[in-house]
Amino acid sequence: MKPRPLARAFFARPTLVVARDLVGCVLVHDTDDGRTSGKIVEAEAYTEDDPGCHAFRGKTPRNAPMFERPGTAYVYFTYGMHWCLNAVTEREDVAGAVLIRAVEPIDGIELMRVRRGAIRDRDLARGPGRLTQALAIARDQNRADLTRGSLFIAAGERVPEEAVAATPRIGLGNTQDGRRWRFAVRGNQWVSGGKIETAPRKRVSSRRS
DNA sequence: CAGAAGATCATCT
DNA sequence: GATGATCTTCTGT
Repeated sequence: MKPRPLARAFFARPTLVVARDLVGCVLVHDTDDGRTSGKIVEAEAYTEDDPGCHAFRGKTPRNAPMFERPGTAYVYFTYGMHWCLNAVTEREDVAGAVLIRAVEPIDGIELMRVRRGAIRDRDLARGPGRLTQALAIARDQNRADLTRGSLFIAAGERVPEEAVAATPRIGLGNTQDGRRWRFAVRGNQWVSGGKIETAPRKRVSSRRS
């Protein structure tokens, strides 16, 4: 079936909700070389009250796309060699975005292999820097409209709550302490190797011998 | 204008 | 688990 782009209203919601709902959706990029696509299996929310958010200290030339209309792509360069893709959320003039952290390859796996070189298939798009290379997403896609055009996000099957591993920050509920929220498909082999923070195991007995 | 840090990844021990 | 690659962006002077 033909992937159908999400409506702008999907992105015009609270960042945490969008991040949760993006898991299971399909990221598609059409280029002259063909189509590559993958199911989003991991996403991370960045809100303006989060010190780890690029827009925490206001608008700059780099993070300006985060303030634009929801559904905009925010693509930035990091560590001297990697591109990362975000989907802008909230409403215009309110910074918010969801980092796409990993996708499970669907279309164009051969093309991904060419772009990624000699590596295990499992690593084709497992990680924010890897998936942009696999789908050929870079500077040119900054500010792309993800609701239409050659780079878009399509609806997918909703991933059940039990399969989604949220990132319960230690203490619960907000991002004030600098932690981000990550949503991933629990047990999925295509999620990134990045650490997924989990709440500390409840200590039944604090006694140690 | 210098310096540091970075929403990472591949490779090595 | 540790480290180097590589360069943009932001901050402070």
